[in-house]
Amino acid sequence: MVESPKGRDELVEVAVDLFAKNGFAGTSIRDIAAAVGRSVSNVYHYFENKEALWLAILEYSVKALPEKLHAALADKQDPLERLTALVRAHLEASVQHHRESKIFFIDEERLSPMGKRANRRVQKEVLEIYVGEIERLKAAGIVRTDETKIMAFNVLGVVNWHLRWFRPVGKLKEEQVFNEIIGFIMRAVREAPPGS
Amino acid sequence: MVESPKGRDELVEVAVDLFAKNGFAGTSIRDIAAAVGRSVSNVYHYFENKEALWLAILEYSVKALPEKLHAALADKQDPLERLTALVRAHLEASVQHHRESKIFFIDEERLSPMGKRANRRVQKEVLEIYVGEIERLKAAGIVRTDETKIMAFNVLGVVNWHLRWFRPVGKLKEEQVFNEIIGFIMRAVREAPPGS
DNA sequence: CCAAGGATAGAACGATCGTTCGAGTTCGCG
DNA sequence: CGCGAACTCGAACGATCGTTCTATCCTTGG
Repeated sequence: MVESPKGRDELVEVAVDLFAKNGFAGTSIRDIAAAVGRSVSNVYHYFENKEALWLAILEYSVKALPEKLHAALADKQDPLERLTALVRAHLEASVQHHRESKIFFIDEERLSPMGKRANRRVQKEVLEIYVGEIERLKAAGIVRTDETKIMAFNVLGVVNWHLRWFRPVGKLKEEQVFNEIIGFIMRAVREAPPGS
Repeated sequence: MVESPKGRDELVEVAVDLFAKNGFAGTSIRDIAAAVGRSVSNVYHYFENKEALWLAILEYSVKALPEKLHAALADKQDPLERLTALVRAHLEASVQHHRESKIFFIDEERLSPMGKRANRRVQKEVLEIYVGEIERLKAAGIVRTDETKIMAFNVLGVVNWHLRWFRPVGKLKEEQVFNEIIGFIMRAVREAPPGS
């Protein structure tokens, strides 16, 4: 179904794989060139340097995440429904672009200031979407904490952590896993019932 | 308060810093040697190779985590109290050994099979502690899910994710942050109240 | 059919990597 | 004091790193 890409795109495609597997410092230009069966200089024909390739990946796939999340919210009104849809869209995007998502949340201190900034910008954007939704829930009286940002971090922790353990090939059906995660989050955001 | 360590210990101490900041592939033996103001060969006097140094760090600090968690559980009976104590101990240990904890959950595929195994073993041990507690809660009728492992992953996600954003120097008091996180988790593990 | 420019390759650069070696220095203990 | 062990160092090895250069090939428009 995926038509095999050529030229520049094929490089990005393969680089995503290797960066996700070995990190930025752990992946050499030669690794990437060898994986596409082309020469080292060919990589430099398309990208100014190693970091430009990293940024191209961010451009290519990861930056689409905030848009997907916004799209999932577009037609929902009820705050609880909105958060559910947000988390579900986030989980689906993470599984669909598993390798890219892993890159997105790698903490690469070896990037240039520009590379770091690009990474942080995407992360911050996603965080703000979650904070916005939690504040909606608070306005609706469902969430009671004053620390909406901490709660957003906690939700993001659950969502992102599943990149570390979830494998689509496992015996559990994806849908069931998603429902467990969503249920966990939706219980957590509500204030504890008074009678307990 | 920390007496400055000598010889081998000083190397471990500094290596923890650099590995946590730059990852395994991103930290060179020369970096470490320079940071302690000694020679490269001196590092090799104490450690067979780079990975032995990594394993020494695991030995030195991270492997103590499961013991700390067990200790926090030792004198508690009530399942809810137990999970609260477990999470709190985990958070405290993570903050206290912030750099080591970051290393612990770095996904370093560049390690040898032996190094990977050591990392995974610690992670698995911690996971099993959480699964055990969640199954206690299930036996007590508080948790209702059948997927106790998924729930354990979710809890670990929240706990570990705070390494990514929490800074002890922030304006929020550590105690307050901990309480927010613990509250989040304790709400999430209970089944939703029937009337909602 | 030929010129131009994109695509590709191979060789080489200086830097840095993990690691080894041999030789000094210091230290503890008889 | 003497001697072996522990410690420390600088130099060097081969491998690999990111990057550059030059030269071909292939395609394509006039």
